[in-house]
Amino acid sequence: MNNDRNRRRDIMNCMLRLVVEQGIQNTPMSQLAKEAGVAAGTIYHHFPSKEFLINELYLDSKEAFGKAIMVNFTQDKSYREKFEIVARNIYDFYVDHEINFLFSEQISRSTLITAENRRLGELNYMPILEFLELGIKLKELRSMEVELMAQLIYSNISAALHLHLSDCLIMTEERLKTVIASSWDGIKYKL
Amino acid sequence: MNNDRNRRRDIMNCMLRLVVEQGIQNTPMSQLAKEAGVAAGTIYHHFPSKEFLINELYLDSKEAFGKAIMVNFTQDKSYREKFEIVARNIYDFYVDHEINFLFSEQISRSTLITAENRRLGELNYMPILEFLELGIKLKELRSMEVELMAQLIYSNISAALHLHLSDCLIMTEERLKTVIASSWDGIKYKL
Amino acid sequence: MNNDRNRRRDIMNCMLRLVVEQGIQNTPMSQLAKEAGVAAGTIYHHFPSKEFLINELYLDSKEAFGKAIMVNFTQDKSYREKFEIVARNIYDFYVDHEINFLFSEQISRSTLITAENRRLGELNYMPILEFLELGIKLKELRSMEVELMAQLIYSNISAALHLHLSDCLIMTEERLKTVIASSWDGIKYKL
Amino acid sequence: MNNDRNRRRDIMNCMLRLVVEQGIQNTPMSQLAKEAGVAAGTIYHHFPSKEFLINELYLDSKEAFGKAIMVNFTQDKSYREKFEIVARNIYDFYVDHEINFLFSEQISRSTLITAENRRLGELNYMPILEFLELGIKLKELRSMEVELMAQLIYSNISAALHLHLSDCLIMTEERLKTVIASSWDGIKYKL
DNA sequence: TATGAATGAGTCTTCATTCAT
DNA sequence: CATGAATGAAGACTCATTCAT
Repeated sequence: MNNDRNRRRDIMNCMLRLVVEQGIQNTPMSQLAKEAGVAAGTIYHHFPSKEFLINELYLDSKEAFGKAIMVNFTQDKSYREKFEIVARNIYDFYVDHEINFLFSEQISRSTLITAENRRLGELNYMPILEFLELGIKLKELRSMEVELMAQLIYSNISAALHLHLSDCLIMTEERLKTVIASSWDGIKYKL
Repeated sequence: MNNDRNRRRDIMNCMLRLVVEQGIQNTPMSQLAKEAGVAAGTIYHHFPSKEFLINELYLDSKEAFGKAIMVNFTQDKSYREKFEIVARNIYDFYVDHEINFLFSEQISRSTLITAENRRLGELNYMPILEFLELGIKLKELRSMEVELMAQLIYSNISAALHLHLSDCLIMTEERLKTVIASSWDGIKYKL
Repeated sequence: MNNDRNRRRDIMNCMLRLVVEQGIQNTPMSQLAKEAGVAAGTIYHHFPSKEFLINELYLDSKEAFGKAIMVNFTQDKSYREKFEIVARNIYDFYVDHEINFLFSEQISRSTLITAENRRLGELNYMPILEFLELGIKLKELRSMEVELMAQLIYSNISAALHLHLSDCLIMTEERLKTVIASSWDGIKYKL
Repeated sequence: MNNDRNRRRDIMNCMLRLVVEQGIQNTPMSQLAKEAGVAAGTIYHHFPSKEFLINELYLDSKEAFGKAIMVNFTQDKSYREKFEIVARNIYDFYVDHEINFLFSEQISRSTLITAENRRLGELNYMPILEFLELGIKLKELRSMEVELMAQLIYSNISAALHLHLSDCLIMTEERLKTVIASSWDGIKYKL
């Protein structure tokens, strides 16, 4: 039923918001029920447990990330330009979906996500890893484990995002350019 | 009483370990009492609440970090060399104090730490910020907000630390050098 | 509708099995619905409540017992022989309908069965009670309240059945003969 | 602390009564707390779970049974007389401790009791089993598995107890004598 | 009649904190 | 100061039953 999927989505969206605002442990299912406008039991009609619900949120978030990451990716660009596109995709996606970013940060080292789901979620990173491998092969990037390299890139963008979200500093186009350039300089091939 | 301070320290050390092993929410005060070998009430003689205890742990951890960061820092080195020393200090401190690293990661975005304590904790970063400001002034580093730059550096080292702690990849001296070099290349002054 | 009675029977049979396997309290109506292949609401078209359904099962089980008890009962036998036939009928019925036996044991002291239904169910014991009364009158059996005597006989057969169902002891023909003989010796008329 | 054991006992006694009156599943821990005059958490200070509490009740009940069973057992009696003493001990114990009897009946086939505890509980039957083995060896009792024989004896006494507890029939001394005689006749050695 | 999503009171259990000793 | 039994509010989850479709 169409209504069914909507109800499920409503619950997920509401939980996502609450988890980001309050943390998983500070979000009781009773509150979720109230704010989603359903009975407590209804949640359990759609998700067998709180843990399962969080896992669904995780998979959802990774999938959305994966879809957003490689857009605007055309071959008629230099590797450096493509790198910038990917980096901006990541940044833009999370700026547009702050809630996903904050959720990801919170869930990233959580033991609540099952090993299997974590594996599934990380499949969405594949296109990036392949792009980096290609870069190394083309001698555009320095030789390094692509997982480590991906971490370095992500952590730089993440740092920018945190500053964007905090009120300390406005992330102007210029600053973003600096961060991306800094990231590129950190991994590019040196003669 | 000397015994008194020891008791306090024992409780803190035990809590630090438990929090890292299990998470804050999965560490009941009753377990802390048992593993620290004291009665539940005793903990409350030393700390008015669980939250306060966590805040003490936070301040402690930041202070230790601050103390470790600028050791081996002699003036008879180039700026680049000093940068490497600082980066290695951070890395080494957390390798030697994994528990502090994991605690920091867990607590970093937690709402349990009061705004005031967070401010106090971050004072320990001052020497680094000043070192970076100097670098910009000396045209060793590119012009950038030092808070952002510090984030970039820390996030790179953190990425290395996570790989070190995970079993995926062994953090050889070479890989660490690569990370530090990558970090330096990302922020150094370009003509 | 014929289909209707079948549906009702399917639900009852399924519930009987589940109750014996898991206990009444551990058998949710939702599980019954799933395993019987009907919707939850459908069950409530046939039975106003779980309690009512259990009561129907009880009456059913007692009726089946009553029908089985006096088969093969021909007058051209001695009283002792007829006693053995009845005892074997009880034993055989429950060996063939283990599920009924286990259900009876579980339900026997339950407060779920209404007083009225319990009375109705026990009407099925009448033929046995009459047979025992006849035995006393004929000086084949010692003088005793027939309800007490029926309990003694049943409890002996029940003991045999439990041993048969457990894996401790195989109920050979010989052991069964011993139990029936023991039961008879316990109630037969003494000079 | 003395108070401690009392509190524990109070909770156990209260639970025993409630379980017998209402059944295990119909006795919520919240009701136990209220009727025992303690907070819900207090119960869990003494027993890790409802299941554990029930297991304790079981062990307690079996132990009390075991202690009561062989009293007044002097060697200057015939085997038949000793048999009567044991049978009366069982009957008297349960008449004096109706609550234990009803609890035993309810718990006897329950899956809540752990295998280990069931084994421990049944150790209390040992003196009876040994007494029966002796009887067989002395050719006082017919040859039969002692476990089966014990079941037969117990089930007869149990039948008497149920009639005693029900309002159908008053268990006079004469009727009890009949039951015991009936039981004896059922197992005694036949030439 | 059949369906099955929705309900919400009720269940067991946890745990930060208190306080009499 | 130390103890640890006691508290009770709050949490995750269950399930008999209803009712709109």
